[in-house]
Amino acid sequence: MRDVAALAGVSLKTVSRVINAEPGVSAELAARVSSAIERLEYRRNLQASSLRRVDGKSATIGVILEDIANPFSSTLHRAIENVAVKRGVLVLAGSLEEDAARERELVSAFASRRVDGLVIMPASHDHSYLLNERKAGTALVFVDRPPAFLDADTVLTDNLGGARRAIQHLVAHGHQRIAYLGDLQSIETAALRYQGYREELDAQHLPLDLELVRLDLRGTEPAEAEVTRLLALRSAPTAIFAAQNLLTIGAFRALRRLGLHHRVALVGFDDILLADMLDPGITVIAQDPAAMGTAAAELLFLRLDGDQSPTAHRVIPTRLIARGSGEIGP
Amino acid sequence: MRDVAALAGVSLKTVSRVINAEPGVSAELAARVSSAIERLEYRRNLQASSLRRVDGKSATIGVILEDIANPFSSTLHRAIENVAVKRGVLVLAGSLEEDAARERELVSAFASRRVDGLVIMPASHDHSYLLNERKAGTALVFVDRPPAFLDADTVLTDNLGGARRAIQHLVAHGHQRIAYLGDLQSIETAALRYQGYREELDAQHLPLDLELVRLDLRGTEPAEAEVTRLLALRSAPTAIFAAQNLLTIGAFRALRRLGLHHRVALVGFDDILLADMLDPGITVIAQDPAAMGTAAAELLFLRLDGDQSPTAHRVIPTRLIARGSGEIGP
DNA sequence: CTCCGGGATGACAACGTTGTCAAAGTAGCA
DNA sequence: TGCTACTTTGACAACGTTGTCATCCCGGAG
Repeated sequence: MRDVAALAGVSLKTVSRVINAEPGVSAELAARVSSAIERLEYRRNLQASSLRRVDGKSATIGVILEDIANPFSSTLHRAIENVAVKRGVLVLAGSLEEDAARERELVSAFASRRVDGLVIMPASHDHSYLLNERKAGTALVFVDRPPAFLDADTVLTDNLGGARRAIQHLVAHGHQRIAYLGDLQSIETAALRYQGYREELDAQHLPLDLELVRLDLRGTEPAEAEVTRLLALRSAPTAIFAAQNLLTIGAFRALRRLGLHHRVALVGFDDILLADMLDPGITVIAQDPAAMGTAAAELLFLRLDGDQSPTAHRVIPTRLIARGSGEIGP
Repeated sequence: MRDVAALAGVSLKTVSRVINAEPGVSAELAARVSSAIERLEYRRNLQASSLRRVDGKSATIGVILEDIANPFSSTLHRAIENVAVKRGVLVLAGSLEEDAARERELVSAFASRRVDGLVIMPASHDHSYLLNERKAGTALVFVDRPPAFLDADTVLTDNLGGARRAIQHLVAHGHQRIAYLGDLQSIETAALRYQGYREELDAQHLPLDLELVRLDLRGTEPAEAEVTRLLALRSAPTAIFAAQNLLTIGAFRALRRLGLHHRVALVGFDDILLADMLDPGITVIAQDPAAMGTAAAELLFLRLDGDQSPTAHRVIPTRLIARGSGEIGP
């Protein structure tokens, strides 16, 4: 910047004014400064800039996701980026892999870099530690899972309603013995889906048979093994509700291996790429990660723009996509 | 930091020394400072820190990808993050969607934030503008596609070899009329795969029939339409090589719709999730985006550690995964 | 002609941190 | 005891930028 000022024959402050498009600079000087900037390929140092600025904004936000490589997280990430781009804001991202300690590390690392806001898909179960960040002016939005011991803007999928919808659908096709496959109960979303399963069974006056319930499954292989076991039962289920992505794939693998994929119904929670090309196509309760990301980013920027209203809690609806596997009768 | 110094009853510099683990601080003072830091929940301002530091490192790198939501890009992103985490480095990411102007904008935005290094999957065809960044000390690594008019570290897939391997495989299964589906020829990787197709046909003493070649296809739908047309030809192909992810899916859809999925062979470039569960399973030339990301990050950090050796050009091999669709005879 | 108001411009301090260097204190040795 | 060598500590400037305020200049009014 010194060089630019020297080349244009003006003071540092005038260059600063031109860069920030402040009023009160004559057209002639502004032009001279601009051409000097171009000549020297000068690029302002945003770090120094935000250090001195009153608002201290860094035009950067942080996003903490379960795993930036999984389709759900990365679609959400992309939607946030799309909103941020329009404001010239850049996005820092990190994966936490269901690790509460890593969550705190990432928050700390982001805070050191003075991000303006954070979008968090939390793994921990106590977010009171974030109070300081908020006091320091960092905007906070939670996605996919709610915060604990902290009141903050939140964007969630309608897990309970989606799960109920799945069971309704299966019951409507005549099923009475519906198995449930669930992820770790410690994950809020998993617990809610299980709750939806039980509530809807109850609403349909069907008994809850714990023999058909398999919780705390991680990944395709345990799911595949459990489904194999379920179908060997004397009173085997006629339908399966897999409450997570990978569990759906595991269940499908098991059905295929046993040659039962046209006999036993399957509905999954969360959509799967290419699910329509399988035989049968997999019926799912689709989430809308893009809508979640967009909503989260919009809430965040509202706060950054000074919105002081009470915390918002958005629920993004799910959508049932019938492709065949869920429409098999008992 | 002032508050910490006051509470511990020491000077600013001593606090700085403790934070940076510089030697020459008595154990007693260090303990007092540490406890003050804890008490006040102090967090150093990395922006101010890197402003003053001699090396000016921000412990942040930038990653510019085609689309952070697509599986290839996001797997690569994640691999880079994994390497960065170990060094306490955070990752900024942006998508460019095949837009050369956006590429320059992103580079500029990253440069303003003084990232230490950049990993770029380029869309533009002239990277001489990056010379200034390099002169300013920013490390550069290109992934998936090589730079133009600039010499820099590069990590590429063996596109040519992979394409040749696909054709070899089909020829070995008796095919002589092999169609080619390709993405935009302006994309370096697409051009190389097409070159591989032609080279291997030549090596196998098979004629290049341009009627069987469809270039510049974007996405599943054009691919599906073109395959439908190809199979209606009087001398229709007995096998198809789809040189990109979405084109493979489009081709598969067409084959399924025409009921030819067990008659016409298909090999795709780049793996597809759930490809093994389809009927038939899709044979692919798999890339290894995780290995590419890891290699790119390692090269980047080598440069940041001061490595001055000549630019490195890594080629990540592909792997043929036979699942059925590529093993159908003519 | 003098005075006032307002716009353009620049000098200087400040943001939060680290590099430099000097001062103070301690131990060892003649 | 007096000197050196070393360790510990702190005062101060500097990083690149922007906020504050003073100065300068010009035109218009009295």
